[in-house]
Amino acid sequence: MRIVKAAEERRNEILDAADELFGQKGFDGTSTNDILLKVGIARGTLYHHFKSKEDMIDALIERYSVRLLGSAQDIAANKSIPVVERIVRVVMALNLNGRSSMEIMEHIHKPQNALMHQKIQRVIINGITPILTGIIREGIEQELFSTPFPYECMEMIVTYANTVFDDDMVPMTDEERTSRMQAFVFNAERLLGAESGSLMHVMQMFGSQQA
Amino acid sequence: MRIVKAAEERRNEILDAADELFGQKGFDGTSTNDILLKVGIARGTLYHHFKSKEDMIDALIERYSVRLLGSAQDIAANKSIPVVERIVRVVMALNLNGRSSMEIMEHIHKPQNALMHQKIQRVIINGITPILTGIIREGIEQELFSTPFPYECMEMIVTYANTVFDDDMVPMTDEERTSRMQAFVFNAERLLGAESGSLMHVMQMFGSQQA
DNA sequence: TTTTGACCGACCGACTGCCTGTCGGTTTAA
DNA sequence: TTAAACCGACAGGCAGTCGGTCGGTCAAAA
Repeated sequence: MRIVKAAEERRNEILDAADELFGQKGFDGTSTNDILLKVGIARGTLYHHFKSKEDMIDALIERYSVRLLGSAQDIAANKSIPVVERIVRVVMALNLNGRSSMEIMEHIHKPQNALMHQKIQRVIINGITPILTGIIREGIEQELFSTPFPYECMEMIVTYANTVFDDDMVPMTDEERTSRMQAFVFNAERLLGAESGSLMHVMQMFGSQQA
Repeated sequence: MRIVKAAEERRNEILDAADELFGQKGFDGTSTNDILLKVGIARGTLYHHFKSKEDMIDALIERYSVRLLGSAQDIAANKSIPVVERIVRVVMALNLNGRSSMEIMEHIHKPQNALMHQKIQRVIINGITPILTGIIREGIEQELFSTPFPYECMEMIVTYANTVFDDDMVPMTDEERTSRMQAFVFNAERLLGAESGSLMHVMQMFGSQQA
């Protein structure tokens, strides 16, 4: 008995299954067979909807980034929230976004997922930096910050945080992590030309989020 | 006619072949068959010397890192060179090191090489940062720099430079690249607490190296 | 209004070719 | 003689292909 569905519905079913399986077993560790069995379709159907396995990964990342950047953008646009607090909220939105993105992130750091990880990193660096830079510019107008290079400045901060705190790039004990947080806030203040201690709220965010 | 060689010699032959092929066709794009044909050995021989394909990548990276960090370390230890110039030289040593590492780097940014790339990134960040931090500490003693967090500071600089300038993480035109260099130097000065303009030499290095 | 049939795209699954890793056996040098 | 370097057939699994099937839709005919 053949079940016919609208292309987009089927596509999403496949992406949902792939999402879960990639998270559990990694990209390389998940075979197209695993996916089509989970969805309950035939090989040909899968390749009717996706050009290749990598095409699926790209579609998946597109879904993530829309959710991720969308919610970040919403918060960034809310000018009623003070600048520093808004930055904190934007960053938080990245890490505990949709229901599943927590789980995704937990598994994305496995070595098998290097390709996927790289692609997500690209989305984050190039997607979040402009959003945060907008807020920074407000902060500059309010004389909270002072830098001739707000974009490059944020790019550096985002890149570093994303590499060192979110990846397994640098192996750290809990203590090392804490001291790195302190250094990070200190360095961010210097980069942004902010008054010393004015970003300490950020510290609390990282602390609570980690639990 | 069977040719028997010392294990280490054979191992290096295999690594040399893998090195070249990975560079040309990427890690995933290179089959073990390609490698053993190039070396002129049988499948069993290859797996006699290496546990798996990933084992080969790890051995390859080990070779790189010994060369890379070794030469960097040598330069860093040479206290007769002024601090700022020594930093420049260490960084240069990374990019135009052995004969082949130029070629390696050219090909390492292909999407197929994500895993290898990630592993190299890890080696660089965790290997170069302590070396450069040593020099920075000298600079602090000489009151060229001033920061309570020299290690984390350099980690940030190294991570950013390696991600944005060496990867294809951020697509850039030549002009964007130049402006990012200026911003980078400016930001590095702020992070290190250096006098404004004191790191401008670094700029020249990046400029000449790019040609 | 109802029926017919052409059409399109969702769907199927056997098949191809390639790939990694294994294993029992063979050769060589010490 | 013995250890280790070497061999190549083989197993199992994988991504992607392809010719063909089936079901929903829509317009024209009854």
